[in-house]
Amino acid sequence: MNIKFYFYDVRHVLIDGKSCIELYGINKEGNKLCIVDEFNPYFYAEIDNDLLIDKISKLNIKDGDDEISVLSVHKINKKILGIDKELIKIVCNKNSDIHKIRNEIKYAVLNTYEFDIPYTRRYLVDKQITPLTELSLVCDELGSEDDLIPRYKLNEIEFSSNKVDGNLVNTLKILAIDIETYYSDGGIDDFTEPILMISFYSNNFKKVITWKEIDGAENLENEKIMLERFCEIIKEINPDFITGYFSDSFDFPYIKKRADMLGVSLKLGDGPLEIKNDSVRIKGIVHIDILKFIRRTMSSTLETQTYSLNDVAKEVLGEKKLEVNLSNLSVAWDEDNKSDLKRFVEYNLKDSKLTYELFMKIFPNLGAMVNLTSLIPFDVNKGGFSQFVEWYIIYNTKKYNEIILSKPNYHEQESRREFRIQGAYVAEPRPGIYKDIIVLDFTSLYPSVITTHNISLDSLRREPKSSLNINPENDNLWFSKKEGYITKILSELILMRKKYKKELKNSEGDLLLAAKVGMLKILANSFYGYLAFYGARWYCLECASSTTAFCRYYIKKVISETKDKGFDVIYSDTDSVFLTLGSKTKDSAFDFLDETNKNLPGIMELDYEGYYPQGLFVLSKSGVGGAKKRYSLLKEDGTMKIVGFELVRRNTSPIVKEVQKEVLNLILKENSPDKALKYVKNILDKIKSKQISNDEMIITTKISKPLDQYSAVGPHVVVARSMEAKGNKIKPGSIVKYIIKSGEGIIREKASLPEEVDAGDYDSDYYINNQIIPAVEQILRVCGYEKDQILGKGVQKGLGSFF
DNA sequence: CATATTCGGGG
DNA sequence: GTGTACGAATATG
Repeated sequence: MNIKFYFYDVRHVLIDGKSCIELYGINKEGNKLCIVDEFNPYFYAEIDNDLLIDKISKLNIKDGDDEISVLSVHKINKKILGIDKELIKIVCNKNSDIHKIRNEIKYAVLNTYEFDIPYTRRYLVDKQITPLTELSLVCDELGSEDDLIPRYKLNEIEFSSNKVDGNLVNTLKILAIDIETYYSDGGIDDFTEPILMISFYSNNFKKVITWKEIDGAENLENEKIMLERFCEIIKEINPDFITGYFSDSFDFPYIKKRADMLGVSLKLGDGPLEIKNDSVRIKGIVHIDILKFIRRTMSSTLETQTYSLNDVAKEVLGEKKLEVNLSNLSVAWDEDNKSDLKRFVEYNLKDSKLTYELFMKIFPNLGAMVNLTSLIPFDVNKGGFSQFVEWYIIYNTKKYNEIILSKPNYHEQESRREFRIQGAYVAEPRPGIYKDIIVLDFTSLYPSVITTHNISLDSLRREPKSSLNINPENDNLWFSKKEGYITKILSELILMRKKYKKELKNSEGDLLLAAKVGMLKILANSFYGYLAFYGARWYCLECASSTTAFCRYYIKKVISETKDKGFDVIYSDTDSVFLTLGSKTKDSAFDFLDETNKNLPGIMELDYEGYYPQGLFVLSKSGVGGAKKRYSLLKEDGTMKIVGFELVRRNTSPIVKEVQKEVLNLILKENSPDKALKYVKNILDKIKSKQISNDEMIITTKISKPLDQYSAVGPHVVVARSMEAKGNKIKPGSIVKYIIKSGEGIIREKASLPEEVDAGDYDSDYYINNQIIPAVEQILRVCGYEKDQILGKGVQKGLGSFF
């Protein structure tokens, strides 16, 4: 029979002692299927004696009660970084045989290759198939092991598309979930308090289950029955994807822990929940922790400073969480406050809704990365950029008959870690306010440099001989004319992006194509970092250091040329220069751009980034010279671009969070840094005169290990110990609250329990200098206000009032 | 100065 | 059947 099939998960399974592949996915009608395929694992060896072929093929290794033998051995031609190699291919029964056989022959052969490729990925690379794309399969029906997912045996792949289907997301069943838990002062990290409600959100299914009578929710007898109902609902919906926000580290591990405590057997997909290194996998269902993907892969395209669901949803969807005071949930639960609980039910459902919509929004990006790397969605969600680059390269080895290089072992990685390379050139700005700023930058500087100068492991030469592609800072390093493997792959990638970009112009609404263009850019930009990544298979530190050397050379060249033309260069960072026009016109800048581009080699290109009526560069912390990577620009539309400040983290007092929020609001929304300064000064006065209540001063910190294991005693440890002395139970995950009391000594000596501090008896200086100032200093500095001014000590310079 | 610890996300 | 997070900030020593 013929099946049009879209798979989204691949697994290894042993059938009659042989490794086989399971592909999970849906057919055209959206029904979930499992396709089983036979696929023999293998690896390669290099030998200098043909007699070994016969010897290896007759190998028989005792492995406990088992005997491991080799299925077949034959000669094969491969390339290692462009150089032809005759190897033998050793085919095994089980994937786990590979390393046992390799260990057995390691010393008899010259070298071994591709013994460290995970089985399921090996299959996709060999077959050159990609998840989420259409496959046309010839199959036979197999007796289904259970009624949830019918199984078929694969006979032939008739056709495979190489494009992720954009409409697929409408056929797939996507389910978002979210839990709310009881919260006590013991914290939520040990997952021991009960789960109070669970919400589900899918396009045609919206529900909250709980174990109290609450309007708008399904009421179940107790938590245990609620968890059983949770499994039942998931079985009924039988989703293809389950998504949650931080669900790898919170929702699912929490559900698992409670299920274990209550004796519920948690069966969701086609097997038990697998929790491994901070990720949760479900057989037959793809679990995507959407936070992970957004934080890892999408962060460069987002402005948000925090990755809370609320902030991310606000930016990506323009929608916020329901406003509730979560610390009241447990109270409302205990007191059975129906109206409050109803609100929490709505809150719970809204979280799932936002998660669902975020998933739909980023699915094209996830799909694009799946398409480019051929990694399953689960791995794309988990992986970082070096993984993406590496699997992109690996997927392309087949085309060139290239050997996949081996991963460095632990010791090799350790020794690689010791090296650091010189990075980009960052100029020190002269502090001050500038008018009429033009910013020029190189388009995709790193990828352009790598391809233009043929930077690759196999083109690298280490002797002072050539006049070609010489590292501008070390003439012992140069790159040959013959295109290197890495360069070839990257050039193709850049060409592909250009092609898609063109196509995109004719099909504006193609979200997947747009995502692909975006992901290709990210991927291209990651090649440089990959070359320097200690875990990389195609690692080349000299390639990476030559790349940055070329980059420094080019940007410095632009700086000196613009200076020659009479522009004033005020700042430069990595790939961009900031010029002031002075008496020159914008057109003269464009002329410079044209002239420069005529002379740049290869695909190198300088671009016009933008015009800013005004910009401010501030003094560095040391007070000598300008601060790098910290400035603010006034855009033509009147809004401000502030670069180089970070938000404070949460283990600060409420007053700090409040002040920082208001300062940003005054600067970014009201464009009024001077109001922000006044506001901060006012708060400082209030702290000094003890007008701020103690509650606002409470610092919250989490205990992360048993108290007796602390060698360094911080304020939170001191407080935790005194809490314990009073009979409180302190364990890892416990939340400690304290106030820094006024008085003498180091901080931990002044850390006290909130109830032991009289009103106003907090250390004003500590809160001003260690809490408020660090939180707002960076932001205000970038707007031209120095610390002394905030404290009211210095002269009122008022640079910020220029904006 | 180096070293130890915590944070993020989640309730 | 991969394993690896990580990079910055803050306080103590």
